[in-house]
Amino acid sequence: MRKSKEETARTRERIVAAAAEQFRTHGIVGTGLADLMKAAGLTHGGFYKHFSSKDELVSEVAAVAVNATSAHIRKSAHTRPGKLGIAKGVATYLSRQHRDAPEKGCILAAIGAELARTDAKTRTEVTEGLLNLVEIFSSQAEGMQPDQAKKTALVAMATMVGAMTIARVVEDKQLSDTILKTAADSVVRSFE
Amino acid sequence: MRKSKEETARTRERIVAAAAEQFRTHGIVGTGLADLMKAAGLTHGGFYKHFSSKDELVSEVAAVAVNATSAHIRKSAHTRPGKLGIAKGVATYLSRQHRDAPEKGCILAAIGAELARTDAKTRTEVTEGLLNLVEIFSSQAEGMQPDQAKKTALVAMATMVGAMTIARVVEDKQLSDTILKTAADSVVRSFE
DNA sequence: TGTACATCAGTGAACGCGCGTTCACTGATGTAC
DNA sequence: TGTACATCAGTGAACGCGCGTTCACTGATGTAC
Repeated sequence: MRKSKEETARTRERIVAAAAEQFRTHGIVGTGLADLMKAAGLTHGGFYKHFSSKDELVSEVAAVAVNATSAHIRKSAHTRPGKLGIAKGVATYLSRQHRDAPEKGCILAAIGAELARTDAKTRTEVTEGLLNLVEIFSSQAEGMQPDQAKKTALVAMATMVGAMTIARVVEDKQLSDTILKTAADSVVRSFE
Repeated sequence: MRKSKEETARTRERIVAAAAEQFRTHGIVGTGLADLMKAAGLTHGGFYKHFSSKDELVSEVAAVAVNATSAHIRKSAHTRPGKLGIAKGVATYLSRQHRDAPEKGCILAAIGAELARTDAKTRTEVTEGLLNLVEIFSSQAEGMQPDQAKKTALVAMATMVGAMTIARVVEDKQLSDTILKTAADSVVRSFE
């Protein structure tokens, strides 16, 4: 049952997309290849026609997922100019929707600690995606020295990733909401 | 080979201590009970004489580890009064030593995302430990309204957890150092 | 353009392995008289 | 206080199961003439 080149490429993308969701939902170690392939509409044996190992898939998923988040936040921030855009981007990231749908969200908040245990290639790709996000924020920080804008954006990333991680761990829903809101206010104010 | 009550209690503590290190190093799912028991100097079969399941151990480890970090940061912060103490606590948390020794460090930074997938009991314990840390900082924030101090401390926690997570993922050592330093400066300044 | 053959995406069984958990057994500790 | 028996911490083999990976096979697609 050989498939056409186009269909093969689409299948590969489907596997990556399914993996991106599964990894963010259950973690990398917590996701089995059989379940993952089933989610992509295939049987597990076919996996190795697309990837040489699970690690190779992890690397590709990290790159794709981090870029998807960058694009999503960039799109959100670009709907408004300058600091209003930053506020929009921050609100999008620190929203309850993001908290309650980790499978579609930021990979650093979803499996950051696990990424720290992956190979250099994967971590380099995540680093690039992170710097991309820093660039989005710092470029819209009008009236700030470039160096100061970059530092502020870097801290903003840390606060956002940490706030999202904590908001998902905290059992008390109200406290979780408060963490998101307080962090968002603080991050937006840091650019003023 | 029955053991005395005292020795049994000490063995249990040894298992929890070994698990706390292993979980923070390899993640919860990434840690096998056999390896864990070997690290505690026992064979795997004896595990169930101390815990009814791996989940029960996870719950106990979370409580113990989060309190250990609270105690460590509190000790560090209490060596100096008020805001100087906050600066010391922040520096201790955001140090390279902490980054390079996750097995002894903050459980939120080490396995935060995995904790978000654990049962309510475990997450409640982590929440309490987090509020404990918030209390340490906000109580030393002299000259701040209590409400404002608490908010600032909450954001400080988010920034510290996020900065540590990111610093461990980032491949570039220099960038990693910069993230820690920039975040520390920002957190300390937020209390002024 | 049509035909013959090579390629290879996908299937599903099988591989060895480590997982969490159970169990029969051992022998030192704890308890009852 | 000393003795007999019950308890139970720890051992190591075994359980079923799912893991990542391999492989023989199928049949549609791609390629060469």
